[in-house]
Amino acid sequence: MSKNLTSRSEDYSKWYNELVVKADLAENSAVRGCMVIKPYGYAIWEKMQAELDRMFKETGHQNAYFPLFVPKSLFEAEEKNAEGFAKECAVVTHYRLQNDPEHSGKLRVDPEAKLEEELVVRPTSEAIIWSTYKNWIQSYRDLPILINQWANVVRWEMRTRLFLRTAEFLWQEGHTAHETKNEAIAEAEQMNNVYAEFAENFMAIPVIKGIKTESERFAGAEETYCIEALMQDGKALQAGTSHFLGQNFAKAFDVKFTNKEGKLDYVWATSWGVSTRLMGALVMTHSDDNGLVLPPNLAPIHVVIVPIYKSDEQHEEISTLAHQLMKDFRLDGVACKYDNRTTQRPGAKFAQYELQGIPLRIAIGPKDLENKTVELARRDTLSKQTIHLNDLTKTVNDLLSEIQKSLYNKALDFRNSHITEVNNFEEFKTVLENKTGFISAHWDGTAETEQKIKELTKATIRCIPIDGKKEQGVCVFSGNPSNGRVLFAKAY
RNA sequence: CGGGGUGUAGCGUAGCCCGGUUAUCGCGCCGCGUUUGGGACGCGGAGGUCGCAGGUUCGAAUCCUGCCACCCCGACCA
Repeated sequence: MSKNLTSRSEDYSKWYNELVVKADLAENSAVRGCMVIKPYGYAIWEKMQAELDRMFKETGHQNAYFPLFVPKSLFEAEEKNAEGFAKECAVVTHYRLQNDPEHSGKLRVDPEAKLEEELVVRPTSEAIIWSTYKNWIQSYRDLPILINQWANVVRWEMRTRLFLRTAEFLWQEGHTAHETKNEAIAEAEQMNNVYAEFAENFMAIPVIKGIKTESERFAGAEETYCIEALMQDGKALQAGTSHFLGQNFAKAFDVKFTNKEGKLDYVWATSWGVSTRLMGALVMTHSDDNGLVLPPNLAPIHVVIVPIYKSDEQHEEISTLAHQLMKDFRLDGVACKYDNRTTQRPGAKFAQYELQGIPLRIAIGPKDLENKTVELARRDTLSKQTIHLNDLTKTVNDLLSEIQKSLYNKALDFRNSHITEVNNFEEFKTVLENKTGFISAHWDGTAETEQKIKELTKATIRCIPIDGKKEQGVCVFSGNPSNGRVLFAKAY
């Protein structure tokens, strides 16, 4: 992939234009930090939703929906959470517009329609959900509550970045309530594993499972689990998080239950989420200079058929064959499209589907009709082969699995070759600047050291890997003792 | 909010420093025809408050002032 893809937003556009456009709905509109997701982009999001939803349900969760607006008094209840998000909240203060007496044809906010209490547009839903759970929970028999919500949230970021940090984004947020600490921790870990499995098996993005340091932790959490991915430009991207919230929210919202011993206790909580940011991860992990490359598991269309003809008779004959092939593919669950437009020539169609990242392309021309073959092209390797019609459906099925695996392995090789162990700070800086990627280094466990390294290098601790080996050493910065390596990187 | 940069057709741009016909070019768009195994070609055509508002001038895309928007870098963040 071209480095440009991730270095300058102008260069994103070539790829992203197929998926989204930046919102420019009105002059002077703060909606600029948002994105319009186009149908093709949304189709990919829907595939992701469907798979995640299936995984959530398999782990016992149900979907529900909670309000967009959070009364300020509720929002401020959990102090750390409120503090963490306070700087980026959109706030509703009025509920009515009226004709502007001074500018005919214009509207103004009706000063009489001021809300008694401001409403915060949710940047995350812990507050509103926990104030609801309070009424749902009295006994250990009411637990656990395992709920997920598909929603939009708003975070008024100082600077937005298409996909990775938009003012409004779509996500899912799970919010669970448990009887015991261990059960809640197990839930948080389980969901982090679900995310990892989804990223790797479905999106073909290898991730490192880890926990966040205290300073990178979610506001209001006791522990934040995460999956970290590496983009092709060597920068890390947090792809999903799962939080063990302890009893912080239960205490803030007074959610108590009678336990099996008949004693009152606060419930234990988790929350976890992934967002449309994952689509950014997808683009930045697999795309090349010809455009998107979609893993088959995520592609809205697996195979596109492009006819090549000189006469109407040929065109008709190819169309008949194409329709037959589509029937065959559909029986195998292969999503296909026949591009029968007469307004575009084949070359233009080839380029378009490469830009869209459709995994396989079939071209059928007069020579193929004669030989009972088709030309089959792979998006990921850009290689082409001629296949006899008899072997086609099998070859397509095999190739789709092969492409899924191959994309993952390619990303995995890249990621693994960009984890560098370093043992002194000079090496740390050199690797960070030249080789980029993750740096595996000893850290003394203090926030001060973490902060200093961040100031000096812009690298942050992405996570303490869960399966990292215990190893005695000395901190790469302070020289103080350390009992394990952590992963540093520059991150989005 | 600080530091830098940019605003000219749907997109990308030339022109600006040094004011002067009808604002340049490419892509895209529309029509007709020929084409179709990797982004077709020919001919014809449509499309512009030169970011906005003021000022200087006989004359402003060009000079001056103010404002607005966007982009990049930083703080903040999924």
